[in-house]
Amino acid sequence: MQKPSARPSLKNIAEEANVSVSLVSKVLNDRLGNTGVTEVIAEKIRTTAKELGYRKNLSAESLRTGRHNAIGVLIHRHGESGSGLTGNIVLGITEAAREHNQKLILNFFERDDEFIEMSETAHRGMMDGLIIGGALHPDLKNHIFSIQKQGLPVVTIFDQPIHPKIVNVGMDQKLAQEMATLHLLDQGCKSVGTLSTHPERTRGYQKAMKDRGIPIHPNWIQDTGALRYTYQAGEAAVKNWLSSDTLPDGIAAQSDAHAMGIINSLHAGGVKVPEQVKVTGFDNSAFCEYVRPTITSVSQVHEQRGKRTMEMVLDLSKGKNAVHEEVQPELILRGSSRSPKD
Amino acid sequence: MQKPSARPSLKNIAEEANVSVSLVSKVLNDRLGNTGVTEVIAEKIRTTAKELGYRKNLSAESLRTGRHNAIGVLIHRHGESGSGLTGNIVLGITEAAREHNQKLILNFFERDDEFIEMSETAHRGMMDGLIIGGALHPDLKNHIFSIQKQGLPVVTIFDQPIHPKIVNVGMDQKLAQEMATLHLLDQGCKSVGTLSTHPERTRGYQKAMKDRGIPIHPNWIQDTGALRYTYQAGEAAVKNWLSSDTLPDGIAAQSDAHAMGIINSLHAGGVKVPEQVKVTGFDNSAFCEYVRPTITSVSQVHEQRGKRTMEMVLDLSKGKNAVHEEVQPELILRGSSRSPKD
DNA sequence: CTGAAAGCGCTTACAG
DNA sequence: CTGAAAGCGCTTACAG
Repeated sequence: MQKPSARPSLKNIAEEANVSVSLVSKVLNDRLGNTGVTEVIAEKIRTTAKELGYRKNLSAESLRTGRHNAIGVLIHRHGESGSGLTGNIVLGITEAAREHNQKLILNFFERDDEFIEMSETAHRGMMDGLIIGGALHPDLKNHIFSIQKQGLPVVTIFDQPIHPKIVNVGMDQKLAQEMATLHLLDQGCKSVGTLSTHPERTRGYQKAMKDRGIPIHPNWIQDTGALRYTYQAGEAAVKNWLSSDTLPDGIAAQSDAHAMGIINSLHAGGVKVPEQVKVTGFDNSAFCEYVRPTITSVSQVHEQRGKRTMEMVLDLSKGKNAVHEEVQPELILRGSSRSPKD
Repeated sequence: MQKPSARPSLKNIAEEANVSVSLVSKVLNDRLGNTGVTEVIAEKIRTTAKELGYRKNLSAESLRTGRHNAIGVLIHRHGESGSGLTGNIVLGITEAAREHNQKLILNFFERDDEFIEMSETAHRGMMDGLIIGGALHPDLKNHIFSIQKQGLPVVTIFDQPIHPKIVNVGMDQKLAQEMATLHLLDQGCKSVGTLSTHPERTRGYQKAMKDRGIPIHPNWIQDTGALRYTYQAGEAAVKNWLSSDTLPDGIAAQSDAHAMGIINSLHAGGVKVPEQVKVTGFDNSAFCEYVRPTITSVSQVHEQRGKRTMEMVLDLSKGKNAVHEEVQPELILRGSSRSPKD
């Protein structure tokens, strides 16, 4: 169907505007060096380009410049349970990719060996840079480092940089949990508990409590053990709290599933949320918005992180510099932590 | 960092193997026409290619062949509320893209005008085909059709084809709801209700009931009105059922938020799920797996649809044929519809 | 059965 | 200030 000839090239513009191909290229790319062009001619070139509906052939540009205008994205999804990490990171990456005219080579993996296999062939010449994120298993560090050593710019999206020389867009987990805890205290809670699963988050909780001068009753911190971030961990914690008569009046959970397990268990036990106990979740999952009460939750701003990561890997691929960054978590306020004054 | 010279080209292989560049190209691409090559030589070429770590320069191939090895993806996310549509479709598309060595040009949109703007420039020469999915607004049909008319292969992911000539990978919504309803009846329910939001789904419910010879009490179908697919629609329906004393013993909801609103409201009213009332959701959202009871739900098999769509658009871009397809929904069985016998 | 040559559309030294 | 020419790496008629 599509006639190849339908697409105008630099040559067509050059003929139409009575100039050379070189000049058209320079004008259209704003690459005139320290000399200038007659504004009249430049304008004429731009106009005819527009008239002809010119769009640069990216393959030709790639071939000539050695750039591919494509960025690889490697996300290890292992253990992701609907936190929306994948979707939201991709959203941000996509936005930046569109702005910068980049194609994407997306790859999601569940198993370490798939990840390793991909990471070893990924750099072989069809992308200008690589974004790596998701679950981080210790084994993967070496692989990631070796890719970068072979000359492909790499930016990671982990909580912490895995290596000083591999640029990372991180998120301060401790600060995130601190924010949630402080919010509960601000809402009038006198005794705040947490479900201990993520060490940094637990530290953030402890810091907030300490800063406000509230001694932590040992029962307030419920270790989730093997239940980790699950709904059942929330149920178990509530059960322990109720049976030991040490139920806090605020709970800064470490996942949204925690929060949901907590809320449902409390309701089942006749305790009202947020009236008697206020709860915050973690991850700002989609369902936080449509359960009742809606769940206040920490957003890891994955979309924003994805966007920054893409921008940084593009900088690196152009020889510019990029340094570690950290994005600020956001607390999304909803019903589960509402106080009468709100 | 990366030395361009580090990457071997056909020329390098040709020199190494003492043959011409043309021959290397033909052998490596299995394009020998009806003539053959000495197997010895072919083998030698393949071996040296491997030794040198040769990988084809895709930009050069693109420039020469006119193919871009890139597929555009345009997803209209309007109204998506965590059904996981975006994420799962992307997962499937990604998988197929990897298998077929395609780059992706991803675009997500929330507003019609963004969608239209993109769809009008999308086809201008950096992709070989376009996948369009997500929310379908009537205005968009013309735009989609005009893209295809301009010569870019298009495959859509909507419930129904929007035009006989635009290949679609559909999903039978009626069948999906029929499956859920039949399942509830099979689990021993005598009176099944639904929340009417999606006309086809409601028809599927009606068909199942009719086929089993169960007359539908008018109250069993609760119109959700403006509440649509929300949690609150589920709450409202339960309220109506309880107050009118017509609560069915099975509810085939039309969204997972419905199901969650229903389950929480029933529990609040002292009705046990699944012991007294069994419930199914729709969309197989991530949270179905980690609330208690877990929620039986219809999967729209988005991942599979995404994969098929990519395969079909690639076929079209190669001049092959492709026809409308429909994928089969799957019912994912979980706790909310469990019967004692399970 | 194998090879020489043209050309896809672009950018970039280089020359004038 | 502007242009002619080379060349990125590949594929494909065409010739032998």
